[in-house]
Amino acid sequence: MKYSDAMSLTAALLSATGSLVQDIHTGVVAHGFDDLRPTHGFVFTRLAPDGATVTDIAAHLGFTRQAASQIVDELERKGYVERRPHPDDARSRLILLTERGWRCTRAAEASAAEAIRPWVEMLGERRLLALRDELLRLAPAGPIRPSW
Amino acid sequence: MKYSDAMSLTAALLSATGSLVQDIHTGVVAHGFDDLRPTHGFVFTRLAPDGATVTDIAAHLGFTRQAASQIVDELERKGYVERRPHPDDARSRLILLTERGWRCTRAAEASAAEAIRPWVEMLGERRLLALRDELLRLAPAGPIRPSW
DNA sequence: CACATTGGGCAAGCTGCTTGAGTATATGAG
DNA sequence: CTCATATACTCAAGCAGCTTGCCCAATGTG
Repeated sequence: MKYSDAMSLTAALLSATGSLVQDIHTGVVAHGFDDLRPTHGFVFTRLAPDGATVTDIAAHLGFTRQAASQIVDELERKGYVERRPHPDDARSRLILLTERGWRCTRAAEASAAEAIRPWVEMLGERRLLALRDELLRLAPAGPIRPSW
Repeated sequence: MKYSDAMSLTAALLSATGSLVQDIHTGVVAHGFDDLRPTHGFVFTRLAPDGATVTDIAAHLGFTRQAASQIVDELERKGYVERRPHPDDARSRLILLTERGWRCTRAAEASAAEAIRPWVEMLGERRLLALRDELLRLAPAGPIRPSW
């Protein structure tokens, strides 16, 4: 495979990902949740459905635990999440979505569905799902947040 | 298309893109260019092959012109680019890659080819190029840099 | 019961971007 | 030609968001 193919694949991934994240975020803001950034959305996806600890969130974002804790502070202050004592470990705290957090999550899902609708029209649902499955095979895990 | 499909597609894109960018960056550092971040690489791709202005770079990154100018400052100080007077417009300056900048660009291309090699093995070259083309159809243009 | 490990958070610092202001050149209307 | 406006760039200050360094409490390990 040529060098230029590798570079154009990278550019294509960056462009599609950036555009999709931006569209979802715009939709979320349009639903009235205008005090959040895409990063907060990445936290929500980790919190749903059963909650998570600060350490879990830090690993999911690729941040330090302190940074994750600060983000949880902010989300708590804005009413999207709440800290509960952890049932199994008194050191830890279980972070859960509040009702407002759930409403925002549903708004994000609706925005995502809306954002990819033109993609469905272009490629068809079948191809798009196949594309997703291929991508998942290529990069199954790892932190969501790019590190640059 | 279900809400959850849109979300899993987003997650798949984020994961694959983040992993690829990270791998390329690791390769570039391994080639000895350890004073750069992936963002600088995005600048290089815009500069090759014919150079660009600060305004071009700002649009490409999705930054302000001031931020782009600062990044060019840094790259100039580190010897990767040089500012030349613009042949057609005395207000403007044409930014060009130095020899060191070109060496780094080639190292990035080699690292990208290396990084996707397991992908080629998993999907095959044919499918991978098709995936790239589909992505390019979905999101043809726009700034490279995600805004979060 | 020591002692290392793990989960969490406070405080300070710094990087990387933005906002604000200013200069030089270009462009266009009259 | 002249003046008004727009464009290309940069300097300086501000600041958001993350890291580093430190600390405490609870858990597990022998």
